[in-house]
Amino acid sequence: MTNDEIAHIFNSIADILELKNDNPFRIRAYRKAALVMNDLPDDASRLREKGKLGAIPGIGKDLSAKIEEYVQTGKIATFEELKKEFPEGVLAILSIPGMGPRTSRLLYDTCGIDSIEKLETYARTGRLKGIKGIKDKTIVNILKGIALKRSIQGRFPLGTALPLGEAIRDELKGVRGVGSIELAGSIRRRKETVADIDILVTADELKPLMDRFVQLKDIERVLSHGATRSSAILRGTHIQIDVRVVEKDSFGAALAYFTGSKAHNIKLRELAIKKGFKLNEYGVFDTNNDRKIAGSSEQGVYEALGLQWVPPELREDQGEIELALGHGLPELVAVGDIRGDVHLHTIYSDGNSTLSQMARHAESLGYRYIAITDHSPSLGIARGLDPGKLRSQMQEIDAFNRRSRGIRVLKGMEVDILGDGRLDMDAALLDKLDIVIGSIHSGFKQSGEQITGRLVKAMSTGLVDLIGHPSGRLIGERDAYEVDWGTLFDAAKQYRVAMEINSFPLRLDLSDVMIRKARSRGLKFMTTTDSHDPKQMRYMDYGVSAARRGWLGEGDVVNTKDRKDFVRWLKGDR
DNA sequence: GCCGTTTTCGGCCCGACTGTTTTCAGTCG
Repeated sequence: MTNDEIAHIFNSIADILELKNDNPFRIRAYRKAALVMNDLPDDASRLREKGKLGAIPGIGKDLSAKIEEYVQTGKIATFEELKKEFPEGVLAILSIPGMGPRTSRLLYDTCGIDSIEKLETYARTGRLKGIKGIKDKTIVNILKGIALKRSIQGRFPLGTALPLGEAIRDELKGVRGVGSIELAGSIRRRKETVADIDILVTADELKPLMDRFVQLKDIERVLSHGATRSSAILRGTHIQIDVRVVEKDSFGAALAYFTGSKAHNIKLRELAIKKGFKLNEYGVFDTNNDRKIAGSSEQGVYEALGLQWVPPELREDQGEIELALGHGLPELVAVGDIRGDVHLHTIYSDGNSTLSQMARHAESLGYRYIAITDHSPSLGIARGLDPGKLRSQMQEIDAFNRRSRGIRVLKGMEVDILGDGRLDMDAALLDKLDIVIGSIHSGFKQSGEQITGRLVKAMSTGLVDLIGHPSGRLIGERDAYEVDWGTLFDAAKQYRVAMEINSFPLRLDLSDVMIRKARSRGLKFMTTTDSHDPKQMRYMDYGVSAARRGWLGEGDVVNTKDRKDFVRWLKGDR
């Protein structure tokens, strides 16, 4: 993706400018622009064609020219020049926790340290001693930082971090004097990957809580241990976890503050200043007399600023504050709105439970219907169903429904979209099913044109109701295949095919950003779990979170309909 | 470098923790 490359360059420019001790606001502008680029649903080259580069907030005249330059030439001259000023290794040193621009620059200037390896050697052999401001403790911390960087590479999937955070939160709940306790940060915003876990607490006594936290058996190493804030690294995953204690009457302000995002917070504070207030993690204060106006509840903080309370999933400075000012935020879909899980596997293919086990579990979760959608034959590894097995499964479903007084089971298939765009099952048989999910499971390396062609051809048959995991990505493991999303979404609109929001934590496919893009074209969605086991059905939370991050309401998600209307939709009333 | 319903110039978010200081700078979130 060009956008990622540009974001990376902008961040590198910011790094170099920091080393040069350049104007901090200029540096911030580059950092902000990098964030904006990462969240853009459209490729920069496409935006450039449409002449829309200048319209992106945070990207002004200068930076849009640099983006343009990159799209045309593959390079940004300013960056090429700046790169000459410092060896690449100095930038790598900046990425070590605890190593900022000041120290990195100092060591480069005084000792010529220009790589992490060299830094490590100097630290180990005592050659850093005697440099102004560097004593034994600093040297130990530099070595710790290097080790930490090597152990924690990158971000963690929400599906990994959320359960860990919930477990720690629940352990701390029991500590003497603990009042409110909440997960904050990007976990609360349900971002698909998170860098760390933030926990916010109110407590009558500080010491027992912090002491308990740093002694938890899951803690591998303590990074800091203060009265109101402590940080540690979790065993196994090496994910960082921060615990902060605040006063009861500041809990709401602190929760807002630590939930972020950074861009959302900055906008809130700017709004506060315009109103003659000051906003920090302790509350909203009147600048004239320092009187506290709000702080105990998050709701109160937003109200004091003249805003509607903003659901955490929307807090990315993507227009939510402007809408909250006019109390015009959309009503988001909630997990309780979902009436049926319509992408499930059984022992007929690669699932490990029977259809009645899946149905009974779905019933216990409160669903009104499910769809059994096992694989088609070409997916040999998943023991895909041939026509004969599909027919016998259909009979078993009829039998189940005759017996069942509660939940209804719909007949379906997750049919492979083959390399040439044909569907991997007889059309006549697919036509008898209630729901057909068309998915790509092979030929990931085809060109964007080919993949897009396959998907469009599959939709044009009129047999497919839903495109399964439309991008094919596995978070942190496999990139999305190349797709021309504009063409795909236009075709989906034309053939009235819905997009899946696959809740499997490693997939989350479509992603929040693409959901927003698809929604803007008027597409419909289904949130599903793709469960191969009853236990996996609880993943629906993740898909609904992605839907909320994509600004979807109940009306955008087809499987919020009751059974009759859902089936009516499937039969063509769309 | 961006941005503007008081501004096209002059602003630009705020505090905790650590380590080195002896009143503060650097880093982080």
